[in-house]
Amino acid sequence: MLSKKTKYGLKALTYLATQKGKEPVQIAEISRKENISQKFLESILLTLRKTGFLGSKKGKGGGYYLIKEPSEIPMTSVIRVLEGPIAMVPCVSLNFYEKCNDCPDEKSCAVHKLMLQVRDSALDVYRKTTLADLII
Amino acid sequence: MLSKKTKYGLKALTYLATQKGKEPVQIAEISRKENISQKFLESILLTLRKTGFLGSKKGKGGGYYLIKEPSEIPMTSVIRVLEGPIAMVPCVSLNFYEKCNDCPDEKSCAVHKLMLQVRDSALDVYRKTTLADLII
DNA sequence: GATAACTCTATTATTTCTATAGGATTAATT
DNA sequence: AATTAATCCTATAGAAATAATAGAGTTATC
Repeated sequence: MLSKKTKYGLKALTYLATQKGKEPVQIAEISRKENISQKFLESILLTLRKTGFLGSKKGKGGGYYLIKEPSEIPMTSVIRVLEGPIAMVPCVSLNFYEKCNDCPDEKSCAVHKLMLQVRDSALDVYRKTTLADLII
Repeated sequence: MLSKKTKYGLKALTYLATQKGKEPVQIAEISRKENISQKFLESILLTLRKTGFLGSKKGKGGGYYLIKEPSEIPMTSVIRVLEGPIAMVPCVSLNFYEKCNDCPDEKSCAVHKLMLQVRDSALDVYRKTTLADLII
């Protein structure tokens, strides 16, 4: 299941991408328009700023804005920051690899074999999709 | 993330699929060979029996066995029984559809659009893979 | 009748996710 | 300088899902 964090983060990013200028947009506005708890959204936007997707301006008239062009923001990086690994098991993860402690040999593991294919298929989608592609 | 239930279930199914005959295999044996807590495995195998994947024989010399040929067991049905929906959000699920309450219109939802593609790509993999393909 | 196996329900433990609280900091406006 | 409007940050509570355990019950074989 996709976490609410990722879902809300994607919605917020898309909302910012639809804004014409680079004027800061307030959390309250995004929260209202996208039906997201403001406090929760606050922490998500903070994460997105710290990981280089968003810029922010403090004080009156402040808010958040996209740093890059939507077409320069691939889903692979958004998902990895918000959701974590794209793979469904750590032993097939490219960026979050971990060995299974219950499995003596990955090469002969059925779960490994299946999940490798599932990861690759998801990766295909995320790699070819940017934030620009999500705007409708 | 794939739940341990699904992971263990897949391993158990694969183990049974590698057994030559249709002789019942005891929980204890699968548990030992695949490093799975026996009690936890017990409940998983019970689920797989109730959903028509396994047969069981009680009493001495009893155990679990596959009812169908491994090549007749598609991953779509295994995953749906053990893990639940293949989709990452209910609003793009074929078998477990639910409307999002925070989203007024699916057609204009970025998350919906992206997750539809991810679901389809995973579905491709699961549909073309049977238990027989997991045996190495 | 003894033993070995599955069956079933209930419960606990653990983890993760979601959301909230509350104050600190910053910047624009008056 | 004071006020106001906004982000920043840490901590933590609450809820839900997952994982695992316990223990008694049932069935079949020998």
